[in-house]
Amino acid sequence: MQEKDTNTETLILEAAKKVFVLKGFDGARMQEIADEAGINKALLHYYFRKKEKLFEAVFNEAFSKFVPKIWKIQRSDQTVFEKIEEAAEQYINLFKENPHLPIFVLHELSRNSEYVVNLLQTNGVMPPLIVSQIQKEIDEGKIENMPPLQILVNLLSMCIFPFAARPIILGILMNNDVQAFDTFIEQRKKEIPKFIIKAISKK
Amino acid sequence: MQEKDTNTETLILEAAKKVFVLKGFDGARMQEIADEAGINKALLHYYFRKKEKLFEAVFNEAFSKFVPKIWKIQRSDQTVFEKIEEAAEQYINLFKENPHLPIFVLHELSRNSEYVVNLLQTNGVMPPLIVSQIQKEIDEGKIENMPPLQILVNLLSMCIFPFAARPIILGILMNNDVQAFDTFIEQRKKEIPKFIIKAISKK
DNA sequence: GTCTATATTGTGATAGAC
DNA sequence: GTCTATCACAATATAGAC
Repeated sequence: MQEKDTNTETLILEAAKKVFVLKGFDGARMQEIADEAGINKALLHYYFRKKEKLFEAVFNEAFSKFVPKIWKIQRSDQTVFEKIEEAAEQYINLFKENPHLPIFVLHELSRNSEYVVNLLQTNGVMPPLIVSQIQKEIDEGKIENMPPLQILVNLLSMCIFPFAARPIILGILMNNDVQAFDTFIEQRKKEIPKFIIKAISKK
Repeated sequence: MQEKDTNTETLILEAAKKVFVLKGFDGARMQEIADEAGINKALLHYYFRKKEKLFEAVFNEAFSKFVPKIWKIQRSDQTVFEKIEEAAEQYINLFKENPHLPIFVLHELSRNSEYVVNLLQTNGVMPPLIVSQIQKEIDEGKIENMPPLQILVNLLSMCIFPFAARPIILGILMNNDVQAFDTFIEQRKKEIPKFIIKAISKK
């Protein structure tokens, strides 16, 4: 109930985020955003000149919440195994709070791939250090010899995909039992690291 | 160059598929589909009454190409290990030919989740037999004891996600080197089964 | 800053000639 | 079946009062 929380610009951004993330840019309606914010369309254009501008504000925030958090993995004095455990936990927690974020970001990026390059630079996203750390531990004989990038993408895949595919998994595998899905996701916090670590450990 | 290949309805469906898959339902324009097919908008409405009808035709085909193929894994006299190897190869080949299919299907499903249920029934998709087969091999002591569903979702994640996340992977990890991405994907045909089999094998 | 009313454009859909 | 022309409405955007 602070002033900052109820000023109009914040209200609009919150409403826009909700609608854009759910419907995508093309599916979102300015009217719906206005309704969601409890104001009228004209005000949207007063604060943000165009739909594109409003979208960019939302997307940039979503993107900078999504991608960099995924890239910047914790303290660098941890081993690869420890980082994998912590990453899985962190990512799944993030997506539990924002279950529609993955499909939103992925869809909008596929709609405008070149846009990515700008955003990456703006948000200072760079190739993750974990790749070279994995390579180092391979060289030291601590990890099975396999391409580090494959390992990283496997980790990201297993953490993110289930949220993007939620309707299918829920519909086909779980007879629309939402509780079952939540349990399944919670279980993955431990299962994913266990799975990966077993796969990359030396026999 | 057969008659069937150049009749108008087929032309329209091919054009619509191209546009819908790339832009999504909301982003697709009837005008663009008409242009792509080399005809005019009126003809679209002559063959398919509404945009929705045209979309359904396209989506049903995409969905019935996508999901059931993923569910119906090969000959049932194979072991789980063999099936995993064959599945990874088949899925990745499918997505290499239709790289935008995953994000298209996932996005449209998130836009209209309940629609899934109908399609599943129409296309006769059911919980995959592999789940019970995995459980059986666990009971027989051939596979590490872990939830079969987690294994299945891991397989699907690793095969599908890289295509959905192509812009990010390409932009961040590969400096937009398309060749590198293709090599990476090709590599996964062997790496994914190796990874999974190691993870689920008894020590 | 916020509203109502309105302009402007985009887009799905139809009418009707050929 | 295929086209041109046009309608009808939805959606973004702006004007102008308060």
